[in-house]
Amino acid sequence: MKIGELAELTACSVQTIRYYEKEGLLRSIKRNEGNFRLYDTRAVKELLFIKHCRSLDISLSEIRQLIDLKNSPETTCNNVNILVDRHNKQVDLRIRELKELKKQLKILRRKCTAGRVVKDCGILLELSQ
Amino acid sequence: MKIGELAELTACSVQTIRYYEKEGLLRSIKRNEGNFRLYDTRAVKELLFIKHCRSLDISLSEIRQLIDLKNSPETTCNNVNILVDRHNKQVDLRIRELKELKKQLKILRRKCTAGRVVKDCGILLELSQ
DNA sequence: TTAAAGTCTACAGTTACTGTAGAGTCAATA
DNA sequence: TATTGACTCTACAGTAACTGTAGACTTTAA
Repeated sequence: MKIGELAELTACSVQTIRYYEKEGLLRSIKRNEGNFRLYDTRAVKELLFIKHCRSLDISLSEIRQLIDLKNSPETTCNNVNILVDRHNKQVDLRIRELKELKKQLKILRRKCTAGRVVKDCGILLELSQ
Repeated sequence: MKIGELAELTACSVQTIRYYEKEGLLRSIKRNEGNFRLYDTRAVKELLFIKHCRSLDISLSEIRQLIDLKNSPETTCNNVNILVDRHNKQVDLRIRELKELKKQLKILRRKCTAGRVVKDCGILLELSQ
């Protein structure tokens, strides 16, 4: 199949597929005489793997590591666990940061009410300190 | 004062100060004969305002809007409130997204235990579906 | 006078794409 | 068979908010 069909099958844009290939996440596959990329079902699986990882916010660099691991089926998978654990911690941290941020924004928001004028705006006064 | 002193006073890197100027958040100020930037206390306040906004994750473009508003002291400050409200909603949304993500990662993590081998790794199997 | 520290501009790199330009290819229709 | 529209190709610029680097110039202190 050509790239457009792969894109439709995986709900991934054509540009993104080419980008993943350029970044070494998808193998460069064979081309037809007109230089069009030709994919098989294995490529569909590989791309879906990438998409699945991306939906979990795993970075391209980490996905590359996972793909490398997949290609060594007999090695230990400890590194997979480590990667997921680390990722989990990052998400936790970010949630904590955002919660703190939300608290600050709430405090800020209470500083001003509708119908005021910029020079009396509690928010701007607060931000200026 | 020169840029280095401003940087120290505000805990903002020299590059970042120059970047903010380039982006129109800080006015281009006067220079000495050797073309070095010379700042006054007003610049300190302006930079601290920017830093305060950034600590609340307000984008540079939004900060530009706030600065414009500050420069029209007699206009209504409704737009400030709107901006903060919108920002608040974005933070809320992001927190919800990350919580969902965390749930997925937790499920994923349980698929594998230590001491396995890549080809039996529950995480990789799950990601390959 | 000299050397170190500070500053200048301009540009590249970061992440994960998205958008565009301009050229070439393919498939279906007239 | 010619054409036309859809598809694909490569290469490059743009996004956000910086950070890092190179190479030249200025200031300051010894």
